[in-house]
Amino acid sequence: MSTPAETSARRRRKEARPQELLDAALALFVEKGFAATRAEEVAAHAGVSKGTLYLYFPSKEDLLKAVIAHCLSSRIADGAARAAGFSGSTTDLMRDILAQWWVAIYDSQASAVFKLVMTEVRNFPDIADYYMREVVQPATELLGSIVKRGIDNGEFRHVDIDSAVHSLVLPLIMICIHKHSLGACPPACLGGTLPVDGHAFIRNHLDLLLDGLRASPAAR
Amino acid sequence: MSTPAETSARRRRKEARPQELLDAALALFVEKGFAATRAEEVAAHAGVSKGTLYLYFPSKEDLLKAVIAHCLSSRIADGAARAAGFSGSTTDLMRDILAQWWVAIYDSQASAVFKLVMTEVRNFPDIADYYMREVVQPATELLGSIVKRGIDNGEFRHVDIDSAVHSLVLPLIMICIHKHSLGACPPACLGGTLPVDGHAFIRNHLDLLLDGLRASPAAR
Amino acid sequence: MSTPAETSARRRRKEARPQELLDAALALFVEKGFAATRAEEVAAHAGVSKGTLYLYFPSKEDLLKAVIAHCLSSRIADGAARAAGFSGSTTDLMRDILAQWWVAIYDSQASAVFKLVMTEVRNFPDIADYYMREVVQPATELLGSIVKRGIDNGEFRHVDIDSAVHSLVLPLIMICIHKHSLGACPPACLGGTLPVDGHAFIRNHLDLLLDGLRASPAAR
Amino acid sequence: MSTPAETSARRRRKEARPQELLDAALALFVEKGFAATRAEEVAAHAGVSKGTLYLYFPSKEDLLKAVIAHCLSSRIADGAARAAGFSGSTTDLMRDILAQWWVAIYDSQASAVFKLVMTEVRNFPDIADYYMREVVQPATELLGSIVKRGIDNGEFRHVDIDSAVHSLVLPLIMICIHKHSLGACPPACLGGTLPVDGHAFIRNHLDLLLDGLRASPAAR
DNA sequence: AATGAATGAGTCTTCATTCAT
DNA sequence: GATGAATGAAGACTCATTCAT
Repeated sequence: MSTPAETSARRRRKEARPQELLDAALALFVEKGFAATRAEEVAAHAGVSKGTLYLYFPSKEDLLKAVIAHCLSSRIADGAARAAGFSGSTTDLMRDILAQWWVAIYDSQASAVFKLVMTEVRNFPDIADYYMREVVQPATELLGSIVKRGIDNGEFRHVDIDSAVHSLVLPLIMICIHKHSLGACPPACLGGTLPVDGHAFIRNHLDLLLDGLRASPAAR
Repeated sequence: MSTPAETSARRRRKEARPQELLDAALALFVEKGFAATRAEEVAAHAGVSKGTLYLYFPSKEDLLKAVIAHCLSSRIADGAARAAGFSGSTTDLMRDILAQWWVAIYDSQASAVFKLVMTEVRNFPDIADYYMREVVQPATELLGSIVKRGIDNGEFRHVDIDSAVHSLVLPLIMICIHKHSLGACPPACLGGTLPVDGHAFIRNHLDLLLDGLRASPAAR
Repeated sequence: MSTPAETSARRRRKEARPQELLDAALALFVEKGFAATRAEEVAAHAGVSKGTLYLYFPSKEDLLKAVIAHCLSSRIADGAARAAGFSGSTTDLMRDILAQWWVAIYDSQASAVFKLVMTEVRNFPDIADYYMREVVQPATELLGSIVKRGIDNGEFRHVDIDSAVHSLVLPLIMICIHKHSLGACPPACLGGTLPVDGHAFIRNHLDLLLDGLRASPAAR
Repeated sequence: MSTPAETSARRRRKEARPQELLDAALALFVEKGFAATRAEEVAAHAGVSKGTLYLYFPSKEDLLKAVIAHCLSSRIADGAARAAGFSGSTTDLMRDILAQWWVAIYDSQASAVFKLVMTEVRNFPDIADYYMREVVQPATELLGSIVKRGIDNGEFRHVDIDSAVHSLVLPLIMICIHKHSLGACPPACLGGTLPVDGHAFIRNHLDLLLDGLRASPAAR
């Protein structure tokens, strides 16, 4: 009963739509905030009309949740897999995992979700649950286990594991958030200050932190 | 209609109003976001009527700017003064300055402004300018100068100054933001995860970082 | 693309379409009201797609008019014919005509049109014209002429003809309307009240009314 | 804290508003149907702006329910009271009760509710419950008890009580509904037909029906 | 012929802001 | 000064209708 000729451009359009809308929504929600973004703007950004948006997402709020869920389909499992099969020093492992994560995140749209989550969790509590389960917990466990490996095999000092994980990770998250808030303001507003180069920073940051973690004062 | 006796309590009330409104506004803007907060809610939170809010602030947007400006009346000058007269080791100075800053910020409402600024800068660019000038630049300069002092006097390694400052400060800012986003969600949403104790963290964080900065491999 | 064999089933399908759509439309318009019924619902109810509906009816409003026109293709002519050739008592004639009319209407979909007309005339005045011409006038004339015959031949008292017709007919119409409003609500809503049995009622009603009309107090 | 001077015109306005809005809503809902009436029209009809309507009723649906509830604050108790203290013949009692009810209803706005209820019950089932409890049941009981009194004291024949009540009442309800549907169409649409005079009708109707009920074939 | 994706005019509803009291 | 009733612009969402396939 369904025309087989419908296979062409029309269908391809239809299948691409949700993604195009999610992309537009992410960009705008991160730029202006969820409440301050008009549904019609999202639609226009994706090149469709208001009505079409509602063909794919039942409400603006559902669109928000879809945006977040879509971006968070965990990249962390990859890291865990890498870690499991890693045979070098723990310092190298940590550097590898974080650098890897960074290149996957920082330059992509994914860096935006952190701001979005920070901004909107309190209005939409199911986001909190989802984010904790899909991101915070796996990430904390993965990095914590690496720190622990370092301590156990004598590479790292006996530091508090959770604090060390935070010292390692929070600046990276913060830089992602920054990129989409102050960092995205027109330079004119910023009084000609440092644009914060994420790639340069992460190298220095890891050097500093892994040095702080190192156990033996000898080899330097 | 105006009593001459309106001197005491009533006047005190009147003079306290702007502050009460600012407090209410900060709390609500941080909780729900600027766009999602109704002017009437702010008024109700401060115990006055909608109309009264507009007696003190010409518009909701002006209220936002006043909230931010008020919270940012720089505490950083204090730090600079302390630093200028400090005679101990640079490690101690850094620890002193950051710990001091932390106690002034973390437990107070001031911790909320960071989230508010992150969230709203892109909609209100004059906030960016103000924040850069009043907060980012002075803080960066102060901390940068301390790191430089450490490098110059041989206490610290030859690290990149800006990166070191970021590694030191960004986790602290991030924890402030977290406190008002995920950290403020009802525990039920969080799946029983770590509530992040800011005071414990800062100690561990400074230990780790200052250790990473230390120049001589000897004394430990 | 068109098979020569599309003769039988498919064609029958195609020819039945308008009727299926009219049936679906009647049911839904009566249930929810014209304005509150979505064109797509009507189509779905008839087992076709939105677009197909518009192949047969140029607009939702035209569909409404078609529904009403279709249901009103006067059954009253039948009654007039019966009446013309009737040779028994006027009481029996009246009972015959109304009972006949009742069995044709009450259990069929036709009972629904009355509600539909009542509900929508004021929004679509051409319906009024049509309904008056096709239903009200013929029916009034037919029944009025029967009452007159009864009066003229001494069977009935000298009552006001129009009033008598109304006393006879309005309860029947009202019961049809009721069947599609309160009478169609889930029993839970109705607090366990009488479901109003139309067939029992019409018998009692005619007994009562024809008794009231009867002229001679004698024969009972 | 509330200005006592607010007692004047302003307050009187505020207290009258709900009633003005209910009146406007009744008129429009009955004329065009609930779904086809725009909230703004109701407001305009009551001489206020869209926003003001929502100051008094939380939604259009609540407005509908308020309209119906307000019109149905039962006038039937009055009838029951009259009936209780009545000492004349049952025929006179019935005539008295129905005529009384008729003058209270037919010329007033109250006649409109019947159409509104008929039209909207199926979309808003709580209306059904309310209407059955507040109107149908009390009225049926009152009139049923009068018919029973007539049968018991030998004035009326042994008719089916419920059917008799329906024969008596349904034409009256139907005329109310008619008044607000076909009866309200511009005469041009009606092809110059009888405008149905309610007051003339009820007299004839009661004569006819009470005659049909009368027991003794003697006195006439 | 039939479909259903796309459109955008039209509605309900909210909320910043004003102003008479 | 303080209030809160009133406003109306703005935004979420629906649905009749069109048209490419």
